[in-house]
Amino acid sequence: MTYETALTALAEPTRRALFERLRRREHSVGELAALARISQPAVSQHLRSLRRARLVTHRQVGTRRYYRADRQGLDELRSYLESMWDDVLIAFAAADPAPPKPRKTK
Amino acid sequence: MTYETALTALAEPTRRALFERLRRREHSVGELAALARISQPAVSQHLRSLRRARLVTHRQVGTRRYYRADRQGLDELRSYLESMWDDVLIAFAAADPAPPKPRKTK
DNA sequence: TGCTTATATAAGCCATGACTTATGAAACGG
DNA sequence: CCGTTTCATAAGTCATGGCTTATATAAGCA
Repeated sequence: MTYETALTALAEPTRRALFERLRRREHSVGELAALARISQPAVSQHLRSLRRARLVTHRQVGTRRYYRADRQGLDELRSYLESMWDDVLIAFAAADPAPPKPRKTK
Repeated sequence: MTYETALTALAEPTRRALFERLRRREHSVGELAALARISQPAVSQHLRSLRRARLVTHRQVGTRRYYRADRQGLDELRSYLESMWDDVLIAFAAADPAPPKPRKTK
């Protein structure tokens, strides 16, 4: 059920940009806020959303919190898409041989 | 670049429900509108969004339009997530051996 | 203990987008 | 042709959510 949260989290462009920045290495909130063009609170709000989706985790060092990408949310999203993909393939295989015929208006 | 459109298209619950219904077999707009609890125009608007994201295609039979899932948009989204996944794994492998140390406040 | 730094939360504003009803456009049937 | 069916588009309403500024929390340092 987390894949829904992950989908909506990654759909937002600014939030996706944050996540893409975290996918390689961890960043503190301040670093992220400095790079993005939005305020620090806005960044924190996005991070909360990403946290809930299990797309990021953080660890605390002094007053700073270092965020990094988390596999969980990404993996749930991935497996959701896999199942969609499989169904679509099966549907194609089943439908192609015999395309449905026009029907009379009831 | 289409993966962005696909993400925002699938993020919306009603639209995702429509797509999930189409993943197995095709449906006419009327069928979809009858099953969903929203008006037919609302369904058409969602279908337009899914079309732009290459998540569905349609064929016309008389006055009806039968929609089915399309592989393109789904595949673009899938490969986007794959690349994210790969980066995250690499970052984990690189970071785990030597977790960054606390730094003094500048 | 107070001052500073770093981040989170609160409250309010405003644009986006998901819905509605009304209408237009196309194809079929009589 | 003309009415009916099916779908798309238009226009307008309203809620959601992403942003802002202001403030709370909390840790380090003198």
